[in-house]
Amino acid sequence: MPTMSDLPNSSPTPLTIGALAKQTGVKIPTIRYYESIGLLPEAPRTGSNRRTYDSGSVRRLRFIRHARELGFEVEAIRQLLAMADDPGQPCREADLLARTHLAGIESRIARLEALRDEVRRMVEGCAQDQVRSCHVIEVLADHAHCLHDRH
Amino acid sequence: MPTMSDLPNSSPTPLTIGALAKQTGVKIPTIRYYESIGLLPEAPRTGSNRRTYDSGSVRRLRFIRHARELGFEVEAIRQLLAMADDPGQPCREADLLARTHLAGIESRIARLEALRDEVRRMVEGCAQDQVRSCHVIEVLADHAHCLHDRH
DNA sequence: TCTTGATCCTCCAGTCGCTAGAGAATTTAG
DNA sequence: CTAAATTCTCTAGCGACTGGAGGATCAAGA
Repeated sequence: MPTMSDLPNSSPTPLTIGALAKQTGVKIPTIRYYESIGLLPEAPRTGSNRRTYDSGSVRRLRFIRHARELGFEVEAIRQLLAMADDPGQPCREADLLARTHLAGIESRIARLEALRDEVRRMVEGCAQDQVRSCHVIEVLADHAHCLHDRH
Repeated sequence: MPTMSDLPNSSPTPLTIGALAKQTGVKIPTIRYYESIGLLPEAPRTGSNRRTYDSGSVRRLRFIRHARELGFEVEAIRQLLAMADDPGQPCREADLLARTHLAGIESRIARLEALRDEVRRMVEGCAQDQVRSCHVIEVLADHAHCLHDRH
């Protein structure tokens, strides 16, 4: 089974923050921000005080980015990272975290769908005439026009 | 056709900010915030400097609240309010605003659904064993596990 | 070698839409 | 009359970044 150390560049040049940003799609100030809140460890510095990274940084930052894209909050990611760093532990916590998150996503979808129906109704009812007879304004002005009242 | 002035209390007591908050479901600091950013006009004050409101304020604030609940940004609401205040104008702008908003909602739903599928896959694949074999961590660590790559 | 432009550093302020607290004044209920 | 509730202003904080100022350093071409 091949590992990193089998590959040609077994001691690769450390990455600059800009290179890391390019490889992960995370902006430079955001990387520094993640370090400042402790999501990323403090990067080792060069003689001239520049941050250096390696392929481990790329993996960790991709993990963070992916989790953020999936809608996880930073606090949740902090917990997930701690679990990922400790692979011998039972994963019930990670599972629970993800399940809780899933429930949140589902309720967001439901609310957005109710919202979409309402805005759609609003738009389709518009007579394109005058504001006086415009459903958009009317619906916004009076909640009684709505199909749902739980938004 | 009955109007306001036909009703018994034709000169109703002005509302306090607390009463307005209760009638609209908008919190007091939020009402003051809306005034500070110009969504609500500056409320007339009593001799002791307290804000006073009337039924028009209730309508306007409900309009704002409803639009916020529908996901409109404050800037959009500002435009919608300006249009609602000018009912003789053609409503193409309001319509366009709402249509743009609808498109935004629809794309948010689509992205959330992709996300939901992915988190669901993550959760369902979890062997409840160890982090080492946990799909939750695995999927987060490697985007290649994902069905979609456009989230 | 010099110079130019790209990249990096730190620190601070701003974004959005609120939300909460301090501390003072006033109103209302018992 | 007193005590509790409400209101006022002002300020700061939330989450998750994002951007700019002002300065240091690096890499590449003439």
